[in-house]
Amino acid sequence: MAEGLRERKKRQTRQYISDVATGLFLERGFEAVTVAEIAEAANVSVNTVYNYFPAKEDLFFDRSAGVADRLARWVRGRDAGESAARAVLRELRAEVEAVSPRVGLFEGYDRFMRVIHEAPALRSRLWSLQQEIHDTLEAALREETGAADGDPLPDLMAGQICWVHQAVFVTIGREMLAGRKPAEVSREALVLLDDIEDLLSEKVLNYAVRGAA
Amino acid sequence: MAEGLRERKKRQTRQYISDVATGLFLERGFEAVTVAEIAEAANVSVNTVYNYFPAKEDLFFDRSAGVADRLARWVRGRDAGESAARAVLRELRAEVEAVSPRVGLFEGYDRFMRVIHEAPALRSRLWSLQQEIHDTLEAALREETGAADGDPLPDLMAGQICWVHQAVFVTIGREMLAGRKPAEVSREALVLLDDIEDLLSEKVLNYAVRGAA
DNA sequence: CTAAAAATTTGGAGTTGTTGCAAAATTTCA
DNA sequence: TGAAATTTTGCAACAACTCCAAATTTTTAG
Repeated sequence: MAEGLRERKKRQTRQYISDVATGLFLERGFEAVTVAEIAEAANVSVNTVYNYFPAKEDLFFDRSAGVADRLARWVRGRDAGESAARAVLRELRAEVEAVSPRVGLFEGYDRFMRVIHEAPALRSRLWSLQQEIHDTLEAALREETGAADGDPLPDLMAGQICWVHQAVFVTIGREMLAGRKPAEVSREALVLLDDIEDLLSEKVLNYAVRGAA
Repeated sequence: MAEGLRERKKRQTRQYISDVATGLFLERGFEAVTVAEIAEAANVSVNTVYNYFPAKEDLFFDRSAGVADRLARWVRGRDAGESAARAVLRELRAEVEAVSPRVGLFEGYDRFMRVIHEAPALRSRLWSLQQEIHDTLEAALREETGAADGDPLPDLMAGQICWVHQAVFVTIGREMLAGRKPAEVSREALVLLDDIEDLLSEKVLNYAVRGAA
């Protein structure tokens, strides 16, 4: 029990630093806030900040843990008789229809978007995240389909499915940044999802169907 | 006439600095070479380097000018009765079949790939380049099809076509990095191109067909 | 409860990319 | 040749990030 105390304190400091940082970023932009300022505002030394976060960007994206394997999880959890792509489309539609903050549909998301938009370092991180999403999805598809080692299909299919995901996210981000209301953007995204599904070939829509009856 | 002299000299210095830099990068890696070293090796001050190149990464990617609008150019130059996607597929096949250095099919490309692979800053630049390619292609598609302002299709189609391009490039890069011979990789890429075309829907393959008879 | 042990925080010095500015060197032009 | 424009350079500075050893705090053992 005595051990849990230090752990808890560490998590608290970490969280606090991250909160203070995001607050400052939202207020003044990513590049305009210096790590030294963050440290000072959090009553901590600069070195302590770097103890918890390997880089400045990690202070901003701390909340987005568990996003990297979202697509892979959705695919692994697809229904019987459902393909990988259709599972992702279904889950995406559910999130969008529910106006879920998990897909950026909440009042104030535009402030986050603005910070990202203006900071190349943060955009770079998002691309890196996309890469991770792709790789975990490809691995999942390989496992689920038992594809041979040299088979290029899991890679290509992961590419197509990630494209779906990305197209929705980019559109939501763009519209929210433009000041639209979450409910509006939700409706628009649902139409977009139909357009997107329309552009996918049967081969993609029927890949990795979970065998069952 | 007298004016051309200074211009020429500037281009020479610029080229020389870039050459020296890429040489060092290929030899020892991007991060291991410092800008100060490059300047010294090129008999120039650090400030002069920054006079010509806005950032260290630009020293490496100086050769890749004109890549950003390649897809847009291919689409604009498509044949009568040919769609945007098919034009890109045709041009890609031609480059791959010709074992063209423009698509990375040359002895020694693995050395470039290794440098990029090990330097996050350079990979980040490539993503940024992809974004540019996408945006110029989208603009071209909008112009060519005369799509309405709110039409999401040019964006989506650009996404699909860029995906084709990217999938080919990534595969070539991966295989070259693994030490394969250009001729081998060329053959493999042609098969991949067939796989890719197979995954595109008719809607994509028939978008932006150039009107003619 | 206290002292040693383990982990965390901190200060300080240093490296690198990058920018700004004014002086110096070079090129162009009258 | 000399003035004007331009390029190059040196210098100072800032910010992200790393390394290291000292100081502080927390845990644990006696």
